[in-house]
Amino acid sequence: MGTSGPPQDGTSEGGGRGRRPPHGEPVVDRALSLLDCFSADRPYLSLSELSRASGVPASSALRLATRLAAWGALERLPDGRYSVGVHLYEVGCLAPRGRQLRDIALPYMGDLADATGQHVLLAVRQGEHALLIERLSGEHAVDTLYQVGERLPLHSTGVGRVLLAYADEHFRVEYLARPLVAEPEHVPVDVAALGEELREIVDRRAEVFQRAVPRDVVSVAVPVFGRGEGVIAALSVLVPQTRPGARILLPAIRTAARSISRGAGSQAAALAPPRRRR
Amino acid sequence: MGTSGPPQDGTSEGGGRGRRPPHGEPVVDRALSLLDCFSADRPYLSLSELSRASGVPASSALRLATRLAAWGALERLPDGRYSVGVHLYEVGCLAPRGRQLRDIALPYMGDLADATGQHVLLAVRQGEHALLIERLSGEHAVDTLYQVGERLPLHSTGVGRVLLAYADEHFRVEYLARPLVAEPEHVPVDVAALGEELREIVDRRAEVFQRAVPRDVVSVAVPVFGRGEGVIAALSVLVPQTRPGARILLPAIRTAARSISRGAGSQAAALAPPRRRR
DNA sequence: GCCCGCCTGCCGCTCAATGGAAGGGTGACG
DNA sequence: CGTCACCCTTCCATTGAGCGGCAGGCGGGC
Repeated sequence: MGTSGPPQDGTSEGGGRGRRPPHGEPVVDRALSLLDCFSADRPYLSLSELSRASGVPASSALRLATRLAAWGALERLPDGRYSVGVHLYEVGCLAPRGRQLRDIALPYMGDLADATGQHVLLAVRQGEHALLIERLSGEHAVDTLYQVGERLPLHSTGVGRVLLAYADEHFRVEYLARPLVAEPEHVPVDVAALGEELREIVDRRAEVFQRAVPRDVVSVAVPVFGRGEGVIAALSVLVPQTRPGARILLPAIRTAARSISRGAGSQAAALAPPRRRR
Repeated sequence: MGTSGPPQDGTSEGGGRGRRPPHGEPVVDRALSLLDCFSADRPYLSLSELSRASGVPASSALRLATRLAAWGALERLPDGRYSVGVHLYEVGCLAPRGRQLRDIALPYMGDLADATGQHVLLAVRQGEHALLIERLSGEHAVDTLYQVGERLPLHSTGVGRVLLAYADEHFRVEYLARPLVAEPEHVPVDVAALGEELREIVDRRAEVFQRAVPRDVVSVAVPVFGRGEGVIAALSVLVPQTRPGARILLPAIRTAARSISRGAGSQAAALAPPRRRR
C-alpha cells in the first residue's frame, strides 16, 4: 500500500542535495551487504534489485558495486546484471574451515559414498547455522536435499545437532533459550528433550536423526575432532528410511571421521589453532 | 597559523594528530586489499603482517579487519591471527563460474579420472590467468602440481593455452604483445610460434601440451563451450610422458567437455548469459 | 505517442574514516 | 631485574571521501 512512512518526516528542509544519511553505516558494511543479496536461488541481480534488497540507494549501490566488480568480488554480465565474481571464489577457497577442510575430507568422503551408495555430508558451524561444506552422492542416493554452501538449522538436522552438542556451553544455552521451530515441518521443538538428546550425542559420540519431511530419511552423523580439543566439523551419511539398520554404518562413518581428524591435525596450526589470550 | 600547507611542515601545532593521507584510496578497496594478502602458503596472518603486506597502517588495518571479521570475511583465531572466514567461502560458492560450473562438471570429471587414472583439471579464465576451479586425481596420477583456487599462466599450461586461444581477439593481441616467460623454466616464449599454435588450437579444438619441468607430463586440453557462443572453461587430463599416446584420450575428454557444455547450457542464463548493451 | 522503470553522471554537504601518538602487554636477551 | 623490541589496542583532531536526491537518457510495453 502507501508509503510505509520512511523516516523523512520534516527533514525535507533545504535543497536536499548531498544530504548524508542520519545513521551512517560504515562503508565496508554496506559494500559487504550487497554480497549478501545473492543466494543460490538468485545468483544474478540487476542494480535496482541489488539496491532494493540491500536497502542502499541506487546511486550508492552503483558506486559500491563498481568497486566490488573492479576487485573481482562481483562480475558484470553483458546484460548489465551482476553475479558473484570468481575472484571471491578464489579467496574463499583459502578459508581454512572451508576448502582446506574439504580437501582433507574429500577422499574419505568418497570412500564412504562408494561404500554406502548414499549422500555423504560435511558441515561446520557458522554462527547459528550449520554450513554445508561438501556433499558427495553415491549411486543409490535419494533426490538432492541440500546444496553445498547452504545453511542448515542446528536443531533439526543430523550434522547440526552434532555441531550444537559440541558447541561451547555459553552458545548452546543461548541457542536453546529462544523458541525453535523444526523446518520444514514448522513444528515447535521441545527444548528440554533436545537438551537431553544433545547430552546423549556427546555420550555416544554420534547422532541418529530421523525425519519424515521432506522425505523419509535417517541421518547418521558423527563429530570430527581437530587436534585433540574441539569439534571442527560434523560428518553424516543420509540413508532412506526404507533401508533398515542405518546404525550398522556407524563404524564406517566413525572411521572416516577419525581419518579426517588425523588429516586436519597434521595440517599446520590449521583448523583448530593453539589458544592463547582471554 | 594559517599555514594550510603540506601535511608535515607545521608539525608543532596540534601535534600532527589525525592527519589524513593526501591520496586517500577508497575504503572498500583497502578493505578488499586485506583479503588479497592471504594465499595458500600463508592462510594465517597477524595484524601486523596484514598491515605490512597491504601497506595499510596498523590502526586502519585493525579497524577494517574488525569489520571484515564481523561480517565473516575474516575469522579471528584465539591466538589473535586472522584467516579467511567461512562466510566468504559461502558467498564464493555462489559464483556462477566458480562452484556452479564445478558442480555441473564434477560427475563427468569423476568419470574421466576413473577411466584414465590421471589428474583431471577444470579451469576458467580470470583476467590474465587461468584459475583452477577443480582438480580430481585418479589412482595413477603423478604428484600434485596445482592446487584448486590457484592461478596458472595462460601461455604455458594446457588449459591456459586453450582459454587464451578462444579469448576475444582484443585481449589475445594485448596479451601476446608483452614479453612472456614460460614458468617455471624461465625461458622466454616465442610469441610468433605461440600465435600460430593458438590458431591451431582453435582449428583442432584441442591442445596437446608437453612440458618437462617440473615433471615430464603431457596435458591434453579441450575447450568447454557455453550455450553455443563462447568458451567458458577448459578441461584437461594430465598424463606422465612415460605413457605413450596421450592423444588416444582425446575422444573421451571431448565427450566429457561436451557433456559439461550441455549441463551448463541447460542452466538458467547461467554461465554464458545473453548479450545486450555495448 | 506516452508512461514507467532502470541505469548513470552530477555535485554541494557533511561526518565517517584516517593514522600518528600513547598505553599496556609479552617475550627475548644480557 | 632492567632494557629493548615488537605487537595489539585505544584515543582523537582533521578533512576529503562518501553520500544520495535529482535529472537526463535509454528502452520496452501499451
